[in-house]
Amino acid sequence: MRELSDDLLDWYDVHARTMPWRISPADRKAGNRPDPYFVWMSEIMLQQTTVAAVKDYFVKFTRIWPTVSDLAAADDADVMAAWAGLGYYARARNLLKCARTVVADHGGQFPADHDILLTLPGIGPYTAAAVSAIAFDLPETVLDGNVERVMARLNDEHTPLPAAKPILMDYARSLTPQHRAGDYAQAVMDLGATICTPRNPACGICPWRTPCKARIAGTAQALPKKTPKKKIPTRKGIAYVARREDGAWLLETRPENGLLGGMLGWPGSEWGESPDPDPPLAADWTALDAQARHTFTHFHLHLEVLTAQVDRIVLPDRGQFIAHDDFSPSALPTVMRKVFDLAAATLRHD
DNA sequence: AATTCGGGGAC
DNA sequence: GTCCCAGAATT
Repeated sequence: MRELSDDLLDWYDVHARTMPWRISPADRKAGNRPDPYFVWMSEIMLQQTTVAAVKDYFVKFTRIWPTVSDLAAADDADVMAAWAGLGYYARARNLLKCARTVVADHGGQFPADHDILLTLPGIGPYTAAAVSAIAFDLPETVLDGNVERVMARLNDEHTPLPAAKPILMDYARSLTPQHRAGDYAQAVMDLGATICTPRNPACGICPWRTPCKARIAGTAQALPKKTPKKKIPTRKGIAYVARREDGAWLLETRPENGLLGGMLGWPGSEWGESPDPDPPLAADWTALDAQARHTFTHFHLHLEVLTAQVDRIVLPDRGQFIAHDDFSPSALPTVMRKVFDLAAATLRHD
């Protein structure tokens, strides 16, 4: 009997997109499978992140660290610097933890079993299923934002997220085939990314247009329903950019946990309603005209930028001076790079 | 069950 | 500006 999954796999055979970590359906039929390390790396990077944003980072990481053993042996600071700009920096910390666990506890080989994958740092229900299916062709069911949307529409399910998750998971599981599980998982996600899009879905060319209950009901555009999100507050802060006579910059590595954890940044005040000044050293601080503005997931930030030129003698209360030649702004998270761009113009060191 | 984690592209 | 993205960890 022909299943819905077969219609989608036929569509995927023709329309599968090319990605650096992906094995084409034709190559997969020829017996090739992707490197589980590459699959895992891509899935971690793709968490809440678009394919376009991930591509260059994936190529860079797999070039610098071609195997999980190479990554496990890397310096933490090098990995954090390479991840800078991609966001959700806990992923980079867990990436290293996971690589080291795979080397230490699993002989340098990624486990294929969903439940064992779930025990690894940074791997949750989605990523465990994705690695198990895509790397090892085991019939696990992936449920990401794409699959949630496709399942909600296919079944005209109006229960709002996140309460609908178990319901949508049941729908998705009932459709998962026993064969070509890896291709199928990627096919549903490709469908959500290219046809069954959040707005203006291309129902006319959808391989599932006939069975789709939301298309019949005319509700596709409005699904999936979501519980409304509250608007986010604005916080203020002060960033201090000090430059020494020899060109060195005063930076600090942020605490492991919390926002921008483990990343390099400028010393600063607390971020809140009316932050108190908290300079990292005594100096003649000059305020820039412009503020650095940045929006995180759950608040806006307005950063006042103070700069200072300091002499070679001074010892900072916080942070450490990094020589000009050892510092690259590309190692900064985006908000800190915005501060750098504002401050650098006034702190030229010739 | 809610909140905390980034950043950018599409609209 | 809003919404969303191949979510996980924490509270």
